[in-house]
Amino acid sequence: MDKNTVREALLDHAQTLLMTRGYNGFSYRDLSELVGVKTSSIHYYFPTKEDLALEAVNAYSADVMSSIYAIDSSAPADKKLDRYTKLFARIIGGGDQICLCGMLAADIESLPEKVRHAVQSFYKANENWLAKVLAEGEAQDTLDAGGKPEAAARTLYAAFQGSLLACRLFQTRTRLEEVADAVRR
Amino acid sequence: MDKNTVREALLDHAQTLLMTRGYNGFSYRDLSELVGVKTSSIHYYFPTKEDLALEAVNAYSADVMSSIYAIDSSAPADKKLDRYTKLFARIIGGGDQICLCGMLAADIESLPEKVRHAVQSFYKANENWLAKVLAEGEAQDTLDAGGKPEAAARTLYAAFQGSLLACRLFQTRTRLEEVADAVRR
DNA sequence: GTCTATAAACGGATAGAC
DNA sequence: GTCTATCCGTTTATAGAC
Repeated sequence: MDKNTVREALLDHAQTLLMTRGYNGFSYRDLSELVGVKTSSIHYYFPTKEDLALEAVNAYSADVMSSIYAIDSSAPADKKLDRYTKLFARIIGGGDQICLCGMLAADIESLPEKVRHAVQSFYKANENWLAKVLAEGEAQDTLDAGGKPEAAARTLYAAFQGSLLACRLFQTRTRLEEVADAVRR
Repeated sequence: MDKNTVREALLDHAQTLLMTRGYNGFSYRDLSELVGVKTSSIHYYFPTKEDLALEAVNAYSADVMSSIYAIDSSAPADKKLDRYTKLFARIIGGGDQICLCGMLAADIESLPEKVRHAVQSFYKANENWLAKVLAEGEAQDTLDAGGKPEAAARTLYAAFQGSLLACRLFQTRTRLEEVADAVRR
């Protein structure tokens, strides 16, 4: 089989496992059974589990951020927030997943500095994007940041991450929409 | 040594380990070294790791909820929220901890139904308390729930939980205060 | 590249002496 | 109650054949 296909399958399933069970909650064996290769083959592509985690978070980050940047920049701010909320809803998947970076933020004490920095970058990128949308929404009188857009964006992003945890815990999706409603004017 | 002292020391350090590393991120060996007993002694008090997790979350929940219910009920709503925020700040400890129930919400796919229910109860209790404070704050014109207090309370609590994750990730405490500021009028 | 085989440490858990 | 000793499956990781 093509080298890149196996590598991408590993990276893809690793992301799912991280989003479902967390860094300490899955093993190379779990991943090997999902992909259909032996654990030694995983080590060929990703020498250590930390390497795998770092590449997984980078792939996830690139994927999610490209979806966010694909949101029509000429749309009204409240519509952009709608689209953003739908992206978050997709993360939940079958109902057993949370954001990979939210999960790694919980597991951060088990992870090397490189992964922490990658997760921090993802947080910053989301918060910066939200800050712009909030500022725009205030100008258009459709969103209510209620203070400095940067601080409001950090709180809003925390609420999105926290709501993913709660959505999975209570097996519902409504809590995610309530977050977006909270800043709607 | 007195039986209850060892049992309580185990329960206490188990809570710290859960808040720092998560359910899959610590072992009986880690706990035994912290408390100064052998792992077999831990099994004497807590036959399985799931038993330990369940008792730890119940002890944590009773402890935190008693602190919340100790908040002066005759104080103005915005002062109650201040006190509540300070309780959350204490959870961070030395800077490497998050809420035990927020952590177990992340680890929920590794845990039995009993633990899920205990975590759900903790969430509900916090959300109910916050809903009352928000309703009161709206009447006193000091807080801005911006809609139904119940929905606003769920979003606010998600923001608190999410902000703990972010506070630890970025090694700061300011993000927690920003959450309370977001609902202040 | 992928496999088999294996190392070496760690995981939760138990039996039985004291 | 706490210990030593041990079981046995799992974990990450490596060596080397194909």
